[in-house]
Parts: sequence; C-alpha cells; structure tokens
Amino acid sequence: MTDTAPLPDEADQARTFTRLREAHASEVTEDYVELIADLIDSEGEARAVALANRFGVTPATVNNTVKRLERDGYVTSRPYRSIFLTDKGRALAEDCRERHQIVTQFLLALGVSADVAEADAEGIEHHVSAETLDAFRNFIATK
Amino acid sequence: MTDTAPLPDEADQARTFTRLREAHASEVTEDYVELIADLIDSEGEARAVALANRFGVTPATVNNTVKRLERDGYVTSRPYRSIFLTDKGRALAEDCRERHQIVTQFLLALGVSADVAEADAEGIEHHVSAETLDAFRNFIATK
DNA sequence: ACCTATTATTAGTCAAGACTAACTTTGCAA
DNA sequence: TTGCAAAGTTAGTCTTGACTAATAATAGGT
Repeated sequence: MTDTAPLPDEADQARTFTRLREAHASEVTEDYVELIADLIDSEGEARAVALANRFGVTPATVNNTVKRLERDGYVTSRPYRSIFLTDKGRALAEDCRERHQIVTQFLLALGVSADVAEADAEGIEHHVSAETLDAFRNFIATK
Repeated sequence: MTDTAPLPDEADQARTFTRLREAHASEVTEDYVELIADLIDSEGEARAVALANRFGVTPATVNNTVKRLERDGYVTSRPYRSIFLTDKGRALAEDCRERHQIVTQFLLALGVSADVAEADAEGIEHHVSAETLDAFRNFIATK
C-alpha cells in the first residue's frame, strides 16, 4: 500500500499537469473550429489557404489537421472543396468564441492594450477554468 | 506584389499563432526547471522519480526530457544521479517562479479559490505578456 | 557483504504537429 | 476552350512528448 504519507499534494500536482496536457491537445482543435466559424461568417466559406495564412502554417499542415478534425467529428470536407463545421464543431466554436471574448474584454478592462489583449487572450483562453471565467465575467460587470 | 489589400491583420494573426506555438515549445522546459528548482529547495535534490510523480508521467519520459534540457543547457546530470540546474536554468526558474506567483496571487485577489488559482496559474503563466503581467501586478498592489 | 527494492536507463513504438517537394485539381481570363 | 496560376493533396521526414517492457545501477537493511 502507498496510502501512508509521502504523496499528498504530489498526486494533486500530477492531476494538474495531466489536465494541462489534455488541455493542450484540444487547443489546436479549438483554434481551428473557432477560425473556421469566423471565416464562414465573414467570408462565406472556410478555405484551407485562409486557415494556412491565418495560422502561419503551410497548406499541408492544414490538410493534416483538418483530417484529424474530420476523424474526430468536428468538420466535414470533400477534396478540393471548402470546410464545414458539424453540429459538434459549431457548438465547440460557440463556446470558444464566448470564452475568447470574455478573456479579451477582461484584459481590456484591466487596462491592457488592444493588440496585447488579443494576443494574450489567444493563449490564455484555453487555460481558464469555469470558476476563473466567472471571476472574469464578474470583474467586467462590476467594473 | 501582395501589398495591395487582403492581408492586413491576417499576417498579424499568423504572428500571434506562431508566437503561441513557440510559447508552447518552451512550456515544458519552464515547468521542468521550475519544479527542479522547487525540489532542490524543498528536498535538497531533484530526482527523476520525484519529477515523474509530480508531472504524472513515467520515468522514461522524464529521462527523455531531461536529456533535451541538458542538450539545451538548462540542466546537468550524470547517470543514476540527481539533476542540477545550470546558471541559465536557474535564471529561467527564477523568472518562472516570479511569474507563477504573480499569476496565482492575481487570481486569488480576483476571488478565485486557492486550488483553482493554483491549477489555472499553471496553464496561464506561460501565456502572459510583460504588459499583462504588469497589469496583474498593478491590480494586486492597488487592491 | 549481499540481496532486494527503488530508481534510472535504454530501446522501440506511437500520435501530433510541423516541414518540403512533388503532384493534381480547379476555375478564371484571355 | 484551353491553359495557367492558385489552391489543395500526397508522400516522406523531423521533433516533441508520451508510452511499455526490459535491463541496469544504486543503496538500504539484515
């Protein structure tokens, strides 16, 4: 047995980092569905070349990732055609968009400049728990 | 020429995501030097098994990562011995520790519970720019 | 001193996410 | 209508970060 003493918060910490690794795995997915939704709204469709330009990666990388997204049920696509969100993908995109907006508005409310708020939100949004997001919402509201 | 119109903020966005990917690449490095520093302070030395337990990964993974850290000049190690920070590693650990503390204190000041503040800080700390960190510091101070 | 448990290492595998280079398809303009 | 540039795809490679399984070293207890 190992329930004697030496790993009380060790296990907690391990859980934190495991969660963190899982969060990272879904970051790319979230960034993609979020951008695909934005492109559909603003351009009418999401083309691989636009994703590649926005993310700063090659079309080949976009292709790989879109295949994974398709495998995981977030998007549909046909060769040489544009990319569509499934219901699951659209739902995720909506969640992400909301979180993204709250984080951005929060940083702005805190006095961070617009460019930096946008850039930092992109990184922070994936690591904000429900509780922290509520705290952000609250701060924006009572400000 | 491509300086006519359609990619004004497309390029900005690409830069944001490129920076983000680079940030991610250094996250593991930062987490390791931070924890190694903590272990040296609290236990007197940093053993692979402790890192494995805290991160929730196998010893084999720690070994791989420590080799990379050694290759990149952050730590030194000898087979079957504990791990030491180089000056470069120690300097990075100091920076990370400060950032980590500020983020944690900020979340606490915002009313987030201790556990969640700790967990979220672990994810957020790697994505906070100097400007945002200042805003956090400021908030803590004037609170 | 030696055995055994803990710790560390090595070898081999896998998925994600990136790349280049070569190829194919599409669709628009002349 | 065809021909070429833009867009998309495929194949092959690399690094990181994870794993398991097998092996090796160390160190503590008797």
